[in-house]
Amino acid sequence: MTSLETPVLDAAARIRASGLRVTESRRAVVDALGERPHASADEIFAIVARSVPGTSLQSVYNALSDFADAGLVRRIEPAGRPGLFELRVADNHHHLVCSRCGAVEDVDCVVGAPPCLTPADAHGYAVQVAEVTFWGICPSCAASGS
Amino acid sequence: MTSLETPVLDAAARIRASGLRVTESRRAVVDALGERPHASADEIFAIVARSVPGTSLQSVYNALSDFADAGLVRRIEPAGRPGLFELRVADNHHHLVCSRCGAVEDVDCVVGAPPCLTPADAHGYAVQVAEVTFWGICPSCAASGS
DNA sequence: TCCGTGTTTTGAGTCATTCAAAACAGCGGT
DNA sequence: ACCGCTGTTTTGAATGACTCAAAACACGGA
Repeated sequence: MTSLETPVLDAAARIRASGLRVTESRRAVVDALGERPHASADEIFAIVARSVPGTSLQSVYNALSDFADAGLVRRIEPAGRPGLFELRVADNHHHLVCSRCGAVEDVDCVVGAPPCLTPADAHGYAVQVAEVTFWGICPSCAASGS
Repeated sequence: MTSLETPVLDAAARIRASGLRVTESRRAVVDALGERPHASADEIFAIVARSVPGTSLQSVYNALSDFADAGLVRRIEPAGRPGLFELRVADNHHHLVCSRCGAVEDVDCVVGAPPCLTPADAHGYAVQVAEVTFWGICPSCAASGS
């Protein structure tokens, strides 16, 4: 598989590798996430609908939930926003969210392996991951509004 | 009303200090949060309804939202769960959530002042806070289910 | 090509939350 | 102590994000 420039094949391969059947809409969902690395189900549906006219929002939800179960996508949920999906699952990275416009950027984890942080007092919990969300104002919001 | 230990007075004072009118239901909301430090609007309503029979869920939402605006309570929203409210607002602390039962514990921030962490690459954002959520299995869930 | 099981479609339902207008009640002033 | 202004609560409806379920459909192994 040397074709680094055919995302369609890549998407199909990834889906199949997860033990899921390859369908037009699933391929389109993966491609949409390639295009928009942090998209909501609605946004993905809007993109998918352009190339797969007969599709439904429900299919997108189905696909995303199957993908998440299979470890093919990761779901994040910044407070007060709909859930967002991303293809970057292999590493333990964090997110930077604009508290004004909701823009999302990836932030590399300096530690790497989860949990990258451990609480001072774990209260007896078996801690698996530390989810870090940085909130701030993005450059374009800083430039426009005060 | 001679008791120095009645949380009711304390609640009233706190509400008034935030520039808000003191009402029976608002006092009851603050008291409920004293009783349950990480409660959803629904849970708070259930507690409040015991002492203030005529109240409504909407009033609880109103009160919580006014309190949050006034900085009297903090709202957190662990992914996949309804919003939770807490009275502990003065310090920058984090949360430990049981991924099985949803139990929440406070975790002291080792740094103190927000943002306690800064991203390696801030992408030009003016970062204000770093929200850290630790996910794990609480002792009682670990004891029961595998 | 055919069949079985996984996937999509369609349509309805749920939960948490918000919006809006009218009735009500703190509390500062008189 | 009362009044009235304005903030608060009530009531009822509406929204957004998401889930559930059953029937139609299609991928891909035989």
